Amino acid sequence: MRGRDEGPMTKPAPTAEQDRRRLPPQERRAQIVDAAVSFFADEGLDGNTRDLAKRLGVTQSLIFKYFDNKQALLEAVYAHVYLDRISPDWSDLLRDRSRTLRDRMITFYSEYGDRIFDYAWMRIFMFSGLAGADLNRRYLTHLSQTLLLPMLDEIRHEVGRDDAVTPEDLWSLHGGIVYIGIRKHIYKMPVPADPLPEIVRVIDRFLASIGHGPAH
Amino acid sequence: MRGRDEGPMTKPAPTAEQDRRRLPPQERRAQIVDAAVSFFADEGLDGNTRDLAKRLGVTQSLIFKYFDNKQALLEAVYAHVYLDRISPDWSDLLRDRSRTLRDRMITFYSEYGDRIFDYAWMRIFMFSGLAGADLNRRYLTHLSQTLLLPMLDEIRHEVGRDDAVTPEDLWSLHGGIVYIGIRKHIYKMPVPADPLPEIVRVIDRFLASIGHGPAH
DNA sequence: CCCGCAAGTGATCGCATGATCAATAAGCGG
DNA sequence: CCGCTTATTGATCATGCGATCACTTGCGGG
Repeated sequence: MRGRDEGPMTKPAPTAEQDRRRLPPQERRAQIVDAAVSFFADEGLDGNTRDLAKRLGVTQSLIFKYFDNKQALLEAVYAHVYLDRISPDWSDLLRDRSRTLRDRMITFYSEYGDRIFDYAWMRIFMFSGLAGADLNRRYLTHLSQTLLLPMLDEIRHEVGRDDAVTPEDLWSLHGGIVYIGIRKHIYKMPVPADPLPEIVRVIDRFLASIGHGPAH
Repeated sequence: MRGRDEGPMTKPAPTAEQDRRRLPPQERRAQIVDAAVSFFADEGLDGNTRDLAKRLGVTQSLIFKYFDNKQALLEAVYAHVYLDRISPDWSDLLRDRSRTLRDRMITFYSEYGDRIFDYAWMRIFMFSGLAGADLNRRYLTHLSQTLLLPMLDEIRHEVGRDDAVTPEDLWSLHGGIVYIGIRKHIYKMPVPADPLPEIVRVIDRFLASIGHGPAH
């Protein structure tokens, strides 16, 4: 059994680079991880390796040449998906008092939204959360420590009163924004194509409610 | 193999009703569904029927005497879990202009929270959402039509301006509250034991931001 | 041009899981 | 107390899936 086209005298016809049969290991490995991210995002973490192989156009056994077992593949998927999801700049951005608080929060959540309103990310995060992966708790703890709590400090500093806002308040703000992505990618509900206007509205409502309208 | 206790002359020892071997079909069926709800909430929708049977203390084959196949069992689980999750009273409650808007919203979200901040509900809702079940979209559409849009009307009526608040704004409010349950039951993060105070704060912030403080 | 390394394949193993069915025994009516 | 109905069991089948391995073949270096 060969690829396609049984016509005589037809060369392998390398229409493009992607038809190449043999790839350098590093490249193939990356290709498998990429496909696995998209595949497990669709099918869930117990999607089977035969279907994944089918998507890749290779045999199932090849996957196990690059990963000792499925768990190792999943860990590569996690690493690929969780990597660089939180920018190291955001912590400083949020503390940069040369900019208005509103400006900082909008910039942060705008950039954060760009990174997390992503089909594969949202779904794999949710799948691994449901599976009880510790990764999620570590991610959220890190998010809280490096971003939400600094944001809390800045808000309290701006308002001048510490009792005006609590960590839970910031989780609610955060949830209101993240929920846009959940509705879109988990529940497949219609949401605005561009989430930025709603992000701005949520932040403005939040600031207005603690006495800091857009004017500030 | 018998229950426990190999001592001589010990009767079947019906310590309680629950040790009974044979149950009336209706009762056994309900028992299976109950256990399945809790089981699939823990393990995900592809938890296996042998482990479920183990929890029930019956054989795996018995489950298939009550349900033609696993899919039928899952549908019974959905029906049991989705049933009565939205009270028919809430729609009227939200429109009851003899009460303040704040009071109505707090009452609604307090009662709503009581019903959805539930381990099995949250997880099965999320599992079925990820699996692409249409049930979730129907549930959320229903929620929007019967509760969020009426709430929107009431808010607009109260504020006197229609452009002060959009449907998306209400989804963000909703998300901010629901996210408490997601953090607790999906991500297993620490959250306040009683969510009510935070619910009140979220609603008060929302109302304050559109010029309707707690005083109104 | 062709040799040899290793990327890729195909067949297969063992186990888990959904589903089936004949055999068993619990418990009720008489 | 007996016998019948049927709830429940235990054994078994078929299939799907992770994993392994001997082999084949693409392809770069000499």
